[in-house]
Amino acid sequence: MNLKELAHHLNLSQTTVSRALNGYPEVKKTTRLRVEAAAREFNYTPNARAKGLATGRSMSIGHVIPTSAKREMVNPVFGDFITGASEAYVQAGYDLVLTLVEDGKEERLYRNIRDKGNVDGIIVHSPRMQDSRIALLSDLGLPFVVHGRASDITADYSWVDMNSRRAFSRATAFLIELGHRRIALVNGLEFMDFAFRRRDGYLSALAAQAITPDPALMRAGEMTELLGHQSARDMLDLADPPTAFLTSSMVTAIGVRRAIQEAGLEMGRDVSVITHDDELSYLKNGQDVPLFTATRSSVRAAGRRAADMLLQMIADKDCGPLHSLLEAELILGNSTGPAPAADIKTPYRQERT
Amino acid sequence: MNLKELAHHLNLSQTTVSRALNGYPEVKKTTRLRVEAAAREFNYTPNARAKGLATGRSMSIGHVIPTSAKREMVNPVFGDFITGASEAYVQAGYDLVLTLVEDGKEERLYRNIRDKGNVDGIIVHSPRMQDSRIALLSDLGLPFVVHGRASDITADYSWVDMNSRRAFSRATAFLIELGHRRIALVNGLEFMDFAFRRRDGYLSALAAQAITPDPALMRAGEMTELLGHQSARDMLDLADPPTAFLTSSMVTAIGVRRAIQEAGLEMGRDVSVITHDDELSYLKNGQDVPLFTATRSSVRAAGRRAADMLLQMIADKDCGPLHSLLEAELILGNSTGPAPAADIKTPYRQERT
DNA sequence: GACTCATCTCAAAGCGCTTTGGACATTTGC
DNA sequence: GCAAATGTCCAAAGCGCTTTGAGATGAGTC
Repeated sequence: MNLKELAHHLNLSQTTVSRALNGYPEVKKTTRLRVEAAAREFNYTPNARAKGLATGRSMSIGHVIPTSAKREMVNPVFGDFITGASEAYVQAGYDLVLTLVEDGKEERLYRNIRDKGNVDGIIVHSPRMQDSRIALLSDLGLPFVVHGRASDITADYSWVDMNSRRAFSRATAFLIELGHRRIALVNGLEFMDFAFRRRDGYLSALAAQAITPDPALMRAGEMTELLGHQSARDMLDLADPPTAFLTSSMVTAIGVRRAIQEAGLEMGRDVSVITHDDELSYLKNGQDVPLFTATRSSVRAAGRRAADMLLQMIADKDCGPLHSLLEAELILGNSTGPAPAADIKTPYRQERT
Repeated sequence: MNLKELAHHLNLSQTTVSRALNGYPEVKKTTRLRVEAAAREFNYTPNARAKGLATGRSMSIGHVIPTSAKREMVNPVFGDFITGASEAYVQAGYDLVLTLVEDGKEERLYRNIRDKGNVDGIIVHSPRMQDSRIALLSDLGLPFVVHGRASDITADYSWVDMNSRRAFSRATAFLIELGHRRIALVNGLEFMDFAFRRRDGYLSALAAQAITPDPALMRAGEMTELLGHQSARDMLDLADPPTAFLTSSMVTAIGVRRAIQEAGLEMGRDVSVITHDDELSYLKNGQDVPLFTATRSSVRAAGRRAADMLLQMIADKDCGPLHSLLEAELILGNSTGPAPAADIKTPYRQERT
C-alpha cells in the first residue's frame, strides 16, 4: 500500500493524506482521523527512500568504526555503545547504519558517505591522538560526534568522552595512599587517544607524590586477556616487582589476575589491581562486592549521550559543537589492599576528590 | 555534483552518463572513458536514495538483534559476526543497517522494515527454539538468513549455524574418555536454540556411555563470568562434585576457572574444563598452547558466510533456501586432563569423529 | 449581496536517479 | 544500391513521497 493507493481509497488527494499523516494543521480533524484510521488499517508505512528523496533527509545515522587488517579486533565496547545509541534512535525514528572501514581508506569513504546521502550524521569511533577524520568531516559539512577526543586537534568539534585522565589519576593516587610505590600500568594502544590520557593521568598522580615512573612497569597493547597475563607475568618476574596494577579494561584485568595466581600470589592481599570498567553487559564486575576495584563509566550511557547530541545537532544546525565529559566513579572492590608490609612507607596523605 | 550537472558539463544526456557509469553496452568506448574521467574528477557519487527509488533496491542489509528490557545484554559475539558480514557487504557495495528490537515488538518492526523498504534483506540473530520471526519473515517475502536455527520450526528457511550438538557431544565424549564421570554443563539460556542443541549433544554423549545426567550439574543462564563462577562454586561444594566442566563461552569459562582456583584446586589437573570458543577477536584463547581445551568455530566466519548467502539470495530470488552447517574443531589446551585418580574408572573406548 | 477571511483540499512540480521507446547515423547483407 | 541491422545517443516517464501555489467552499462582515 503506497500513498497514492491510500489516497485513492480515501477519495482524497495525496497531498491531504500526506499532510494528515505528518501533522500539518491545514487538515480538518475528522479528515485526519479518517486518514489515520485507514493508514492503520492497511498498515501503511511510507517508503523511506522516497520520503528521503523528497525531504532531503535520510533519517539514519552512520557509525563508522575503524578496523585494520593487522590488528583486526572489533572493540568489544562497541556493542554496548550501540545499544545506548539505539535507544535514542528508536525514539527519534532514526536508523543506524554501520560501516567498518580499514585504516587509511577513510577519506574516500567519508566523502562517499556524504555524497551517497544515506546518513544525516555520523558517530566517529576510536579517535587517535591526531585524527585526520575530524578535519575531514568538518570540511564535509556532515554533522558528527566523536566518541572520545583527539588530543592533538585544536579545532572545536563535538565529542562525548570519559574523563580518562582524572579517572586514572584518582586510581593511581588511591594506590599510592594504600602504600604502593611500584605501580604498573597495563594500557591500551597509546596512539589511541583514551589510552594516552590514561597514561597521562597515571603519570601525573605519580609525579604528585614524586614517584619516578619506571618504564619497566608500563605496557601498552590491544586490550586482551593475553596482554594482561603476559605483562603481569613479566613484571612479577622482575627483581623489583610491582605491588599494584592499573589496567585499562576488565578483560586485561582478568589476564593480570591469572598471572598473579600463577605466581602463587593473592590478588587484593599480595598484589592490588584496579581496572577500568566500561560496565559491559556481559562482563559485570562481580555483584554485591565488585571483584575488581575499578574506575567505572558506562559506555552504554556514553552511546546514548552521543546519539542525543548528534540528533540535536541535526535538528538545529546552528547549535554549535557540543561536548560532554563523563566522570568515572571509583568503586571499591576486593582487588585492592594496603601494600605488603615490606614495601610500606608512610604515604603523604592526599585528599581524594 | 549530481547526475544532471555532470551530464550538462559533459554535453551529454543523463541517460548516456548513467549508462556509461553503470556499464551498459550502448555507449561508445571513448564516451564512456570521458564520462568516467569526469566522474572521478568531480568526485561524483550517485545519491543512494534516488538510486534506490529508481531501482527499487536499497543496497543495504538489515541486521535485527533482539534485546529485552530484562536481560539487557548485547551478545558479545555480535561485533565479530558483523565484522565478518561487513567484508561481504563492502565487496558487494552494500550497507549494513542495524536495528535493536525489544522482545515482543518484533512483528510490527519487521513489517515496518519491509514497507519502509530500506533494506533488501535481513539477517536474523539469536533464534529461539520456536521463533515466530521465521514464519513472519517468510510471509513478508523479504529474503532473510538466520544465524542459528529454530529447532521447533519445520518449514524450510535459510540459515548458517554451527553444529552445536556435535561439538558438545564430542567434547563430552572426550571428557568421558579421560575418565570423567561427573561432568557439569554451564550453558547459555536454554530457550535459545544453540543452547538447547548444546545440552542435547552433552546428554547424548552421556547416554552413549550410560551415564545418568545429574540435574545438579546442569546450569543455564546469561553467559557471563558470574554465571560461570557461581555455578562452579556451588557445584564444587557438592558432596559429589564434578571433575569436569563444559561451558558455553570463554567468558563463562573464565568464571569457572576463578571458582576452581578459589576452591584451591588446579584447572587441568584437579578439574578439567572445556569451553566453546567463538574466536572473538578480543578474547583469544591463549597463544601457542590454548588456555582452554575448546570446541572452536569462528563466529566471524559465520558472519561472512551468512552475508554471502543472503547476497546470493537477493541476486537470485529463486535460489531457494540455503543452509550452511559449520563444524567446530576440538582443540586441545591446558585445561583438561585425566580424571583424578579416585574417580578413574576404565572408560569404554569410543571412536571420536 | 458583495466582500473578505479561514478552512480545507488539490494539481503539479520536484527530489536524483534508471529505464523505456524512439531518433538518427552508420554498417552490413544481399 | 536498398533494406535491414547495428551503434550511439536522447527525451521523457516513472519510482513514492513532500511541498508549493492556488482553487473551492462556507462563514462572517459591511
